[in-house]
Amino acid sequence: MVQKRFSLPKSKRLLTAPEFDHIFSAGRRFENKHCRVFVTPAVKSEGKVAFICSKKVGISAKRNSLKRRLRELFRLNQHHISPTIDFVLSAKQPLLNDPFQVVNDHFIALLRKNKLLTHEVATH
RNA sequence: ACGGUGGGGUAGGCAAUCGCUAGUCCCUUAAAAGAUUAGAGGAAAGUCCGGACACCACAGGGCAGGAUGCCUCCUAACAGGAGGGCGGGGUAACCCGACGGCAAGUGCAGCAGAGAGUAUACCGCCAAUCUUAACUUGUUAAGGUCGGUAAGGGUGAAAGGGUGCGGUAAGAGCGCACCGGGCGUCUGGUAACAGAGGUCGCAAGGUAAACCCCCUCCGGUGCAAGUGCAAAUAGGGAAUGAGAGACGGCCCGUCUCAGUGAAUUCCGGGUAGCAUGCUCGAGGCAUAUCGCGAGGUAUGUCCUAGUCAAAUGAUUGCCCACGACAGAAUCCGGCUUAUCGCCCCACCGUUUGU
RNA sequence: GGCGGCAUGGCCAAGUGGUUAAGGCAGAGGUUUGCAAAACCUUUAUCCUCAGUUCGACUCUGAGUGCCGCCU
Repeated sequence: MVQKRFSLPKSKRLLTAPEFDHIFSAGRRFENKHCRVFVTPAVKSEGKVAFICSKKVGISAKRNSLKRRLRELFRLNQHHISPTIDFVLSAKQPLLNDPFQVVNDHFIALLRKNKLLTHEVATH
């Protein structure tokens, strides 16, 4: 088995305001209990990703924690996802306390439904 | 042993895998990759005070506005801290206190109550006097008039010192003793203040977290401050001084703009963005020394986060006390608020034993 | 991150420390009417929370909670 890398450095992150404006206005949108996803075909060859959180969820420490969990979720699944798509993942309240395995299964199911997986992944 | 008081410390640990940010090394044109080191708190929080720092304003002084408020000291400074005084609470260890002035002036006090501020006479008590009645024939009782009174009752949150004795028609600091209070003197203390003896019959009560007065202090804005580089777009200035653009494969040609300045170059300002400010500091630790203490001084030693759609995480296993409040954003000194627990030291009370 | 403001019935709100906290809209009940509308009457308050000052606090002071705005 080939050892895959799970690195997610800042160069793969979506950071500037115009990119956010583009994906919010032109992108497709779907959601589940844990997060809301915006997608659009990548402007450049390589896809980028961003993690955001509404102020309604809570104070800054709570929001940062949610974004960390989202990033971990994306990082561990990044090889199953189409590489030429820009993502914005918006975190929701239940993500904070649910076990990681459950969140992961929900996320995979959501991607499968929207045909964003490169190949089939087994879920629990 | 149980209950309590004060102070200090700690804030799950270990291992594995996959990651994130920064520094250094290696390699390289440069990156990437690799190696290695470091990586949230006691409150990082609230932004309640005080500073540093930066920019703006500013001769000096005053007014206005704001803040502090027993005294002395510590400190860069403070509304913080230390020690002391006074008052209050607790059996005690100990804890709490916005604790200057109402005798500078102005204001406020609903309802109740006679009276709420140069105090007051409703009930009551008492003298004088008038009328009536009784008989004990100069006293008693009832009522009226005009005075005295602040003892008693009643109102209120609050009624112009308290207790006792004398005194009086009844009373009253009216007089006296003790307590409390004012004033000045002496003694102790740096001072707040305490003590002693003297003197004044007591002097317009409460409220300043009412306006205000007094004492001391304060210029404003906050790192999103400020500084540098700088795409784009619109407009400005300077120099040169006649062409520029569209149609078209090209020339001619036609149209549009142009000496009321085209076009080019430069300058200045400057948005997005980038960099800087940015972490070595009133710094930590150890020892010595001065001080009751907060702290000061000297010597040695250490370098310990620096992000910006915002780094410290995720998963798994084992152990136990079963993990609370909570996440740096310019930096320090405090205060306040939140917090599952655990450990250490000193002291107090009760009970029992020696 | 920094700076500033607000909180009074279901809604909009007034309120000098002092009687039972004004007023409007809405709701409920009643009067009136042949039935309605309009009108009139009645009804509804932990003054965001906890302390303190005061005889007495919506009001003054401190601490906390929630909401809103500005600086980019």
